[in-house]
Amino acid sequence: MPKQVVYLQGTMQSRWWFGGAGFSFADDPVTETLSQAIRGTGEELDREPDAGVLFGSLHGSVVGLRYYTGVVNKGEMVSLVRQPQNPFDRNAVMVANVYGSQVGHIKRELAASLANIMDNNFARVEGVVPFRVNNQFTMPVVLSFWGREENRDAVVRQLTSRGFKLQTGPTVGKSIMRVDGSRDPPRKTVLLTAEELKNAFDNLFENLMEDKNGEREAAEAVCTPLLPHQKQALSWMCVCENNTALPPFWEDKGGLFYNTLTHSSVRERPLRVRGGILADDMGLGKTLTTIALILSNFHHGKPLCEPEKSSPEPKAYTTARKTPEGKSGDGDQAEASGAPAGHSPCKRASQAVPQVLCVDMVEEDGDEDWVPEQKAKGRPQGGKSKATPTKKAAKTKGKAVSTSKKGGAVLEDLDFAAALSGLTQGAPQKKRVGKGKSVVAPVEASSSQSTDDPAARATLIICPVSVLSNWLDQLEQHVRADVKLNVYLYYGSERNRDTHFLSSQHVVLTTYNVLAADHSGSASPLHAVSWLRVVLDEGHVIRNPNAQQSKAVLNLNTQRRWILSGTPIQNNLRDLWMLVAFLRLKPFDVREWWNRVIQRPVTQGDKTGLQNLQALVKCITLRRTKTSRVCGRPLVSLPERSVRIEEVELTQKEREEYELARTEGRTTISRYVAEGTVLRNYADVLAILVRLRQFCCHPDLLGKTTTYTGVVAVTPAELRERLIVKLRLVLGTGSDEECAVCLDSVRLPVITHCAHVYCRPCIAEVIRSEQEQARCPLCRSQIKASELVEFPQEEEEEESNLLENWRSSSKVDALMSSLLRLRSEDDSIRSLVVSQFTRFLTLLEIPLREEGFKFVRLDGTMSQKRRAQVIQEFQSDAPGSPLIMLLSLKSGGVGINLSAASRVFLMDPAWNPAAEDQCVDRCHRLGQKRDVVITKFIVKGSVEENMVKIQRQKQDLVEKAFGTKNPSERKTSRVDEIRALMEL
DNA sequence: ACCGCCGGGTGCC
DNA sequence: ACCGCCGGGTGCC
Repeated sequence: MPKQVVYLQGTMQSRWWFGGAGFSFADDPVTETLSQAIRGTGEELDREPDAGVLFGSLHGSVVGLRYYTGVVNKGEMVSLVRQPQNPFDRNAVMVANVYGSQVGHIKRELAASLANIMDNNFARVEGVVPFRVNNQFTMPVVLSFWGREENRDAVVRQLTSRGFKLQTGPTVGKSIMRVDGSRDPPRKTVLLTAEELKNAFDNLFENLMEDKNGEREAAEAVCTPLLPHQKQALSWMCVCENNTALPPFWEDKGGLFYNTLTHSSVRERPLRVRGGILADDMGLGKTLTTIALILSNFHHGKPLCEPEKSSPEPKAYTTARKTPEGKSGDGDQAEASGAPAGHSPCKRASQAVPQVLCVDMVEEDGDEDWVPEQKAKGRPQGGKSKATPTKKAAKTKGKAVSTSKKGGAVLEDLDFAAALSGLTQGAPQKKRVGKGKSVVAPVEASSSQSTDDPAARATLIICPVSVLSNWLDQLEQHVRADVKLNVYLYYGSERNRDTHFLSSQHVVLTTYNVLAADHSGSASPLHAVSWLRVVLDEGHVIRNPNAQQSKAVLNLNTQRRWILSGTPIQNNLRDLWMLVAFLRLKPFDVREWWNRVIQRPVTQGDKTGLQNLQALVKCITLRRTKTSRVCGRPLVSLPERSVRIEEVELTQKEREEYELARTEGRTTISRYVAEGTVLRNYADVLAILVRLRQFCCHPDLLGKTTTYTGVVAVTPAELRERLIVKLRLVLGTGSDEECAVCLDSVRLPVITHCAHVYCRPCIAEVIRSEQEQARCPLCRSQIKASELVEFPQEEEEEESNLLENWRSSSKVDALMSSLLRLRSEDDSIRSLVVSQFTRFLTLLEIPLREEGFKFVRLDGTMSQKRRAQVIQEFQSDAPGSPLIMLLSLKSGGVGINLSAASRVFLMDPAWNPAAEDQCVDRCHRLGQKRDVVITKFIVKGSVEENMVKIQRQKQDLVEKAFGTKNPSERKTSRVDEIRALMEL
């Protein structure tokens, strides 16, 4: 009978589309965006797949084992998958092992109950096989039920109605029956406090710098000398690529490989893809290190494209270009260590039309112009696996390949060797399994390990558009001119889609967008190439598993995989899953195992879970920060950086207006406090706070429509008006509001009547699929398509009105006098002027122009192309280039380099100090020659002062959106913060 | 004999 | 499955 393989991931994901941050490390007390704030109120936790409570567990049985090949060890986790289409029973619940192979079904009567629970999403049901019974037909399974407290009753009722009794107790399901029927002593789960958890998580990526494998020099082809920490990284990366150590939590049990967390076994060595996460802080040279890796660690640790000293004769290149100096090559051969004509042509061609850096179409004797040694060696594959060039590195998920050599002897010493079903040869399973009880391993024959394709030689680098040019520049800058490195920029409509051509490159550079676009069509060229290595630059951008680009990246065919990212986790432990999946770290590339083994335990404060997470991260990640030290010395020495706070006094008139707004806000909020409805009216509260913060910057920032008071809206028109005001507040701060459905920045924003902001297409899809029952993903209020409010086409006159009736403010004056003083002292110093309010930046343009400052502006609304232009203009040292950049706090994301600036003016305090740091880091980085001075403007006696106070307290006060803290406590402290802010 | 009992056939959902 | 269940054969002890 053909085995039915059901891939688990898809089924699970559909239930998990909720955004939200179950394990949010967002950092601010009164979070700076609406949806974050409301997400943080605790309600969302229960809808999280990784949160929820354990209702209890139940012993059941798995039947029909003999029809399937999936095998299970004692103690192994299994997954339960609904099969509504099953022709024999629409309630069918299939049981699969860690590898996705079907083991059997849940017995009919129990399945009826489970189907009801699962289909209604009352609980997630997880299975563990506690022990094995010596028979071919059934095995026991302990089912545990996890869900929201409010669904507990429904689950218990459903089970009871069919005569099943849910057992509860702290260690239910944790103690595991031995084969002989005795029980392991129940393992006590050690819970961590929220604080311990927070610290542990903060440090997750820290201290991942111990000298993992010494240092390694780059190949000669790299002309930039590596700094010590870069040599260390290179060494570590080479080791990751070359060694065949088991992934974490796997043990070699004499020929079988056993996973200590899921208790599953495979016969074939589970190799993780060679690679990992290089998570160094920005500015430490991840790009250079990666270039060094590409050139230094080709097949068998040999360098790629050495300067061709040994190459006997120059070849004729079909598209040889002129060298930058204009020589055609013939002349400088001798001196340039025998570099043949055209060996440096690609350099520099990049600047103008970065279409093709260096096209080398020479296909004959391909290997030869790579590493000569390659040929002599033949094609051994590290001795571990046979090279089967014809066999693609296809994953045959869950396919049971029977290779029962030397099984018995080995198995004797495994205590889980009780046999269950034979892995008999061939597909059509023999009906009866011999009386002789051919004891076969409870092992899954693993997916056939992809054997290395020796023909794979190209490295594919995928990056955001904004850093494309950076890669081209750096490749040019760091690779010796006499080394002929073929780099192809796979970008633009004219890109060469020929797979042979792509395969024959040394490096192919493309963007996530191009990759995703190709992937969505048929026959994506990039997916047809067998790559040696794929590098994801700013790899955290694939954190959303539903995004097209993420899917496209997962489907690439490659031997080695790298993620470069300064911020591998942004808010949430969930961000890490995609990275782990990309690295194919078995078995966590399947979401269920990640959730069960890592995410849920960690989120719920289980110490063992955290230790496992730490071990896992440690073995795939290298991270150093700018403050890390190697042998007692800092990695890089940057100029000093100092922060000073400049207090701003409001004028008499401003003060009066401010106090008016503040009193009004206080009245409203104190009413909410008294009623205990602060959190229910959170959007209002935030709106009041944002208005006060805006007022501190400039009284006109509020705009005329933001003057409503928190009176309950009566008419639909009023409601609409209020919603638009809120929407404007959310979007107008310039912060990058995240849509809880797609987890990306909001596109085409709409606001629901419950005041949550989503992308229109995202929320429309929710409403379409849930119809009448549609509820807001964030607060579960009823939502209707007709009640979505769009951002009205901005009344342009208001904007121009604002500018025409220009007036200054105390804070604007403070800035301007600083800038003027600075210019008079030293007119070569460049400054960043940073605000969270893009409208404030607009206001600032006026006095800047008046005083004759040349400035540029960078904010979230600009296209990538425009951004790149602006950055280049600002960074340029050409005469007449701008002295000032107006920058919105969160724009541009990480990675942009503004090292031309050495002064930073932070116009308004951010809730999130990390956002400020990140912003400052854009100029305080490698390449910065001057000391960096940061000025924070704080209006005296205002909400801003209180924000700073709370920020400081917050540095060490923890709790917040941590799964461990109980929601009511969290709500209390949140309310306290608001009271502190408003001095109530 | 409209039962009980025996023993063979059979077996997930 | 060394079970349960079904249905045919059988029938005092």
